[in-house]
Formats: sequence, C-alpha cells, structure tokens
Amino acid sequence: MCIFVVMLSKKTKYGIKALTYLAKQNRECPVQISEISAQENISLKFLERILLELRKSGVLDSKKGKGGGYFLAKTPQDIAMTDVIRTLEGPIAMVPCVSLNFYEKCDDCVDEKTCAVSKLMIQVRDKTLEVFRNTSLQDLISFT
Amino acid sequence: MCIFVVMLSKKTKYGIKALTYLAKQNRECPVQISEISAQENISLKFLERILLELRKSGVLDSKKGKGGGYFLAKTPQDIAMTDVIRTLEGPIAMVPCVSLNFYEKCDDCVDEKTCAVSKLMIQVRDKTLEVFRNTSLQDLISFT
DNA sequence: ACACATCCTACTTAAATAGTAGAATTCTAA
DNA sequence: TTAGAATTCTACTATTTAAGTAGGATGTGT
Repeated sequence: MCIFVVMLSKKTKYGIKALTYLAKQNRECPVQISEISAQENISLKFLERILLELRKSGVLDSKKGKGGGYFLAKTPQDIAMTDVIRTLEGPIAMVPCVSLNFYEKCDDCVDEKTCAVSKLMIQVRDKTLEVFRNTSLQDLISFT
Repeated sequence: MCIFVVMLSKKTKYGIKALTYLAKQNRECPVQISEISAQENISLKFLERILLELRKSGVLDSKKGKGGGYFLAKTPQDIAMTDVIRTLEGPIAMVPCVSLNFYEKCDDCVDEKTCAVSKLMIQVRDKTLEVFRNTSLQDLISFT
C-alpha cells in the first residue's frame, strides 16, 4: 500500500542531500558548490540557487572568492528539519486552510468549522511536524 | 510555523467533501452530482469524474437514469481514508524511493542505504499512513 | 590585475493539475 | 414506446508549478 500525499520537491530533497554532505565533512574549509554538485549528482545551477536560499535563512553560511564556498552556520545538532523544509518548500500547492502561518480560506469551503478535510489534514500536519521537529541534521547522518 | 510537505490535490479534497456530504444524508435514495456540486461549491464536470473514479474503486455505487445518483457502497465506518486517497491521488509527484508499492530508484541517489532523505521520509510516510488508516468516513462526520 | 567563487535576475521547458465539451449510454416513469 | 433524467466516457484545453538554464554582477584572496 502506498500513499503519495507525502511528497518533497526535488529542491528540498537536493537541499537535504547537500546539507548532509556538508555535515559529513570534518574539514574546516568551505566546500564549493561544484564539488557537492558532482558528488551528489545535482545540477550545478539549480543547487546554486538552493544553497543561496539556505544561506539567507541562516542554515548555511558562505565565503566568496578563492578558497570560498559553503559551510554550516550551526552545528548539525542545531539544524532541525523544520528549518530546512520551511525554507525550501514554498507556500505553494499545500492545503491552505490547514496552514498555521500561511493560512488561507478555501474558496470552496462552506463551513470551515465542520470541514472534514481540515480535520483530517490537521492531524497529518501535526504528526509530520513532530517528525521534522525531532530530526536534526545530526540524526540524519548518524542513524543507520 | 507551517510545513507544506503534506498536501492534497483539489481532486482528493473534493472527493472527501463529496463523500462526507453523502455520509451525512440519512436518505435511502441516491444523490445527484448536481446537488453535491451546488452544495459543496465544486465544478460539476470535475466532480463527475471524481465520483466516477470512486465508484470504480468500490467506495461509491451509482444508479443511472431518473431518480438515479450516487450513494455509498459501504457504511461510513467501513470506508477508511486510505481507500479514498489511494484512489484519487495518483503515483505522480511523490518521492518514489519512499514508496512501498510504486518504488523507484532516485536517479540522483548515490547510495540508497545511507540516503538521508529516504530515512526521513519513511518516518513521515508511516505516521501519515497511520492517520489515514485509523480515520474512517464516520470519524470525519462525527468528531467535532 | 586576475582568477575564482558566490550572488542575482530573468528566462525556458516540461509536466501535472484543474477544468471543459460534448456525445453515448442506461434507466425510469408516464 | 418514448421522453427525459441521470450517469458514463473520451478527448481536449488552460493554468499553474516545478525544474532547470543562461549570463552577467559582485566580492575576495593572491
């Protein structure tokens, strides 16, 4: 049996992979986009944009010029999946009436308080949030 | 805070709404598409296709001609959300490497066994499945 | 100055969702 | 048996989103 409701965009997927790659490095020096791109099979230009977003949201930090590149802004323990996913997944294509921060009334919804869909999806949202909140980057690279 | 990873297509959303509408009826007689469409603000032709799919998968049954329409094929207690969602959500746009039945290797994945994304999403998938499996149509219309 | 690497904006392409059109089929009731 | 009411079915169109690309601007170390 298989449910497809749980999905990640490739953008977020690539973002997580890049972060784990960085977390596994024990080096002090920054890592270039080109290296991550090659090692993880991700389009260089696409990855460029993804890492930029992660830097802007404070998950990553970067250094320009020769010897520059990207590195984690915090320790892997302090980066929760919520941070990553909230940054890379946009408010697009969700069920808006179930969102806490980006709430929007469904245009077809007659009576929200008795809306069955919202009741259902709130439960799913909470369970999902729990997983993301309790999983750090460190967890991802350590547990087998 | 808001996570968008959990999403439903409008198709599934409309499907659930239509089913709850039917479940709330105490009537014996079938309900016409046009009535559901009007009451729940759903495009008639789109709803037509949705209900047809639900009939083919055995959730709904129908009667043609005068006095015809749609009605539940089982009691609301016996219709689990997994039935509905599995019918209406296609195998499209998921994370294929996390799927049980429609499994597919990610083309970018270097080493699947240590893939961080898959580890994360398997957890989310299981939590989500749990909710859908444990929620029947009856639950949706009864709990406030 | 020069090479290197991130930064940034705008564009293109491909795919999926959402919705529409119109006719065929089936059933009921008068 | 005929008219009308309803589902059924196929194919098409439009809209939106994700995914990926191009090319130059900006900053940095040697």
